[in-house]
Amino acid sequence: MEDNLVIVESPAKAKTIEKFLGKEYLVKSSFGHIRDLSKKNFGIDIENDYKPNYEVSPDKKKIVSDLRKLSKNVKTVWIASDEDREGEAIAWHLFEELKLKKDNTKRIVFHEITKNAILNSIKNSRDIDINLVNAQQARRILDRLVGFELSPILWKKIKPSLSAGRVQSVAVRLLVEREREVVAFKSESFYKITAIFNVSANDKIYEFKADLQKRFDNKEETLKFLESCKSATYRVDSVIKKPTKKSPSPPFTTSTLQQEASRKFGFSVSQTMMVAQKLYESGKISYMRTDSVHLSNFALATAKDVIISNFGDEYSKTKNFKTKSKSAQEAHEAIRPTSLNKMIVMGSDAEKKLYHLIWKRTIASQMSEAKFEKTNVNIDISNSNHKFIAVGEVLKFDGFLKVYEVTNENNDTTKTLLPPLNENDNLDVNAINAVQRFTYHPARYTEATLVKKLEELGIGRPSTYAPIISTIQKRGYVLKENREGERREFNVISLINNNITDEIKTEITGAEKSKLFPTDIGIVVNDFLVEHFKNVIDFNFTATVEKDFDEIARGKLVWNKMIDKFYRPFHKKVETTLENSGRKSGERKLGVDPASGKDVVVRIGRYGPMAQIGKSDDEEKPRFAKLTKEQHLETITLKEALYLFRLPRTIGEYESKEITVAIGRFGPYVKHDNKFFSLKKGIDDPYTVKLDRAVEIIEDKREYDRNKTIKVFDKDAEIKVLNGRWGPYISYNKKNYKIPKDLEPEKLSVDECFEIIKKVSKPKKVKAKAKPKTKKKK
DNA sequence: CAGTGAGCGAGCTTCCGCTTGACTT
Repeated sequence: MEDNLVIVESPAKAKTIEKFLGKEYLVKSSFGHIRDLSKKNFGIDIENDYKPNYEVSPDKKKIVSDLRKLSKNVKTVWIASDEDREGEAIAWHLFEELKLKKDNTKRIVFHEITKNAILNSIKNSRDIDINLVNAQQARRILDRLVGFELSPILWKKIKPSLSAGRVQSVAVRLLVEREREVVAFKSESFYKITAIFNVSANDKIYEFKADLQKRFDNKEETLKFLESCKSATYRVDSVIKKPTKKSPSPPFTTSTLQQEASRKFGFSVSQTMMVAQKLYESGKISYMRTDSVHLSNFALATAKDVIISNFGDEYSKTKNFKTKSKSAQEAHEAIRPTSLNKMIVMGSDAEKKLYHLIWKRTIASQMSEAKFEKTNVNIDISNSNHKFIAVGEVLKFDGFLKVYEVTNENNDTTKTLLPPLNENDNLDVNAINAVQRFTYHPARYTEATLVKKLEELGIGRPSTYAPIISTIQKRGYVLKENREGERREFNVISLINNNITDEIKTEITGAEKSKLFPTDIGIVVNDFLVEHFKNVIDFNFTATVEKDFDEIARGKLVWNKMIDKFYRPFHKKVETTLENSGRKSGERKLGVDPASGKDVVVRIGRYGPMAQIGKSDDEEKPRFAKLTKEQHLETITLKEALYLFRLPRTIGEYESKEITVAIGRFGPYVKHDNKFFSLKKGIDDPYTVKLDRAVEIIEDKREYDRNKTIKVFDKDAEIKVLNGRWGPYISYNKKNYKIPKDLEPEKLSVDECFEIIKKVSKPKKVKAKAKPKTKKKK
């Protein structure tokens, strides 16, 4: 029997710590929070000073009862949850729920999983910090009040099942506002002038490029300038050399890891987290949900060894970074390999890639700066006040760049090696090119850049970045999409051999890959919230309440007073909004339908954005059509909307039955003899598809169904042997049963099928009893 | 899996932050 029980948050952490502590310590995990506010009545007694009503979460019941039993049999319980607000609350919930005693319960904290750090923490145990716990309770209760009061307003005023919250609603707002900037952006063109010069030195001729300082707004000015260049001479006015340096970035936090994995590998935020979780569970990296850039002394020392032995003394520069972000709670280390001398690990491709990236970033952070020599050359034009400027950059010492390439975001300027140039050198011009360029709208967010922005605003935590991105997509506020670019013409004017040429070229512009686009619902919900709850949707709301939470943590502010101060005016606003505000559907009148003379409007309907001809109180029923994925309430035109009403369309007859085409809940389809056949995505267009193609689709589906059916029985039509994605199975009363591998599906009899159904369904029922709460599906 | 958008009404949806399993019809 062990004397000591240590409780940490993560099972992987428990395993590691157990090794350090030896036999008299039993180390267990709480798997995060063990209880939460009840869902009934908000889980908050608002009349009674906001007294919270906590319930053990269903999936934590067993963990809690196991821990309770273990805690009864040991001398001392050490609660080692993280040293931050949430961790302190977990400690307190454990203390309460396990019914621990004050005299044999000790609270310990450590920031790094090293033997020294843990032994040290045991020597320096303390009590649970109730002020910090109260700060967490205030955070939790505020989020519940905001989320559970705002969401129902949306159900009533816009659409059921929608949601709003302190974090997600701001994320959506960022996307909506950015999208509006993009749509409103008016691109302007200008001419960028680049000269290619020749200079002779050491009996050789060198070629180099220089950009004109001035950009011309229009073609006339550009032509005028090029014309003047015909008679111009060029002379080096000044050569200025100066040393520059580039420093390595700090080691990874959750958000910077997500950004780099997105940029370098195209990983989604959740993909990065899943791979990192695998690496963490197999002990290859430190904890992956962290906002800290701190490295343990152990890590610093190993990094130094690795760098010196692989690259030499001059590459090592040991330093510990300080976390800039104000919201950081510093409970963990930065994300780093557990063994820095392992450059690569075994595992899936994604695991190998991500690990190596983490290794490189950690090692690079402990390496010296890269040194450059930068050269600026000003070139005079004999008959003009404008100047050409050539910029050269020579790497003098690679430093950290030896392991970590920095992806350059604006490779606009051509930084290269320049030939030897001296003041007053005369230059021959080879060519001068004027290329028409266009100003570009602000970039749409990717998952990773949205996380970066949220982190800057102090909104969300490392453990929630991935779930936030998934929530706003699940609610239908946001779509992650690719957009094809458009062809655009641009003008290139060149001066070569004193001869001006003028040509038009084309390029693809505006293509987007994996960008976040707000949907119509997202826009309507956002506008509603901004109109009525500006303070909660404010980008600084979180920062403001965080200040209060800090005051509570320092014992300077009473938590339920703080909540009350927020809640009173907030709740009043909720009530007046419920009472006074009308339904919001984003309705927009586009014009009049020439055929019927009735109004054409677009709005959000029960099933999403739609167009409508006529009103519901008209004698004739209004006509409805669903907007396509590419169409938006704010931008759709009357012509585009009318086009939608060309469906449903009758395109002919087959087997003496009508064939019609329309768009339904699951996309475009062909209907024949009361059966539905989906059109092929990206191939068939419901507005143009012809009869022979429709027949082909129908025949294809029939062929597919024939192959799907292996066997049917006369005895019982309900029972079928079918071929599915995972091999042959039996379908009976709309339920499916797998056929054991050793049986031949073609030879099964009805009785044998029932045999299988009995066998396969039995163990499931046993499981169902052990787990009485199965998920309800609509 | 399937085309809806009128209306009634019951019953449900929802927050943020901490952690990992489930289980492949």
